[in-house]
Amino acid sequence: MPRTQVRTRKRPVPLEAAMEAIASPRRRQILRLVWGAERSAGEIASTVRDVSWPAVSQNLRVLKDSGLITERREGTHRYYKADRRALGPLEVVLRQMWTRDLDRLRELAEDEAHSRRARRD
Amino acid sequence: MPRTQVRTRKRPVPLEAAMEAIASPRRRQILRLVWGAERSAGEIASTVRDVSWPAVSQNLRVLKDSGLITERREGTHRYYKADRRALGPLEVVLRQMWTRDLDRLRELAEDEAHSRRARRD
DNA sequence: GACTTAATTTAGAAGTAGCTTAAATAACTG
DNA sequence: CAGTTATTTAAGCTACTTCTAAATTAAGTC
Repeated sequence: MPRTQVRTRKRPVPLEAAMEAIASPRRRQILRLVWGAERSAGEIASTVRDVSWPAVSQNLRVLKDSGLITERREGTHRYYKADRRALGPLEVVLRQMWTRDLDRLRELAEDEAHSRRARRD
Repeated sequence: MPRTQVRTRKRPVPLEAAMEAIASPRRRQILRLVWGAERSAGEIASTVRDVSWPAVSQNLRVLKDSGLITERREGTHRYYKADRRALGPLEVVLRQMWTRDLDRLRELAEDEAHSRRARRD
């Protein structure tokens, strides 16, 4: 009995595919939504809002194919959540991007406060 | 004297731009070439070989714009080299991709050896 | 089965990335 | 300056990505 697939030792998600998947801002946005908790396709789509449902669905598929999220079906719903293990060293990258976003927001808020105070003085 | 640019504290290269830059296999290939040592555009282009010089030049520009490589001009030559600091957490990702490539090559070589031996037996 | 809700798939439009060839720039050399 | 070498810019092509609207599937409800 010929082994067609030698050495099928559950390789980690190809980093390549993962990179391509999260190179898209939209997919990063979606990934963030399913980062902490499982969410249904509908929840995700209505959260994103500046894009149609099918667009979200398509992006979910790319994420799923790249192994970055998992899908669980329950009745007519499908629930997605991030599979952090699959991200490998990319998890750090994402985290850094996101906390950096937060920093920028906080900065903006501070600047706002400053200039408001300045105007008042 | 109005400070137009508040808070210009030499921010690290936007991770976003870096991500996009290295999402391209061709650019990863080029980046690898200028990883350890500075190389001229010509050296790089003639190493890559399955693509035209202008194509290489264009990719070098993207890498440069994203801050991942630096350019040094000397006479009619331009020398490029990777700026590893700029990669931030993406350095780990690249290293992992590359060592994984090597692993795959080694595996192939081993398999070759095995089947060669098998045929002989 | 007919209807509703949840989500996906399909088909097609618009924009973009990466390439090629040809032309242009830039620095040197006689 | 005319000529050579190193490299980039410009123009145009093709293929891919991402989106939308419409059609489809799938599961549950009356």
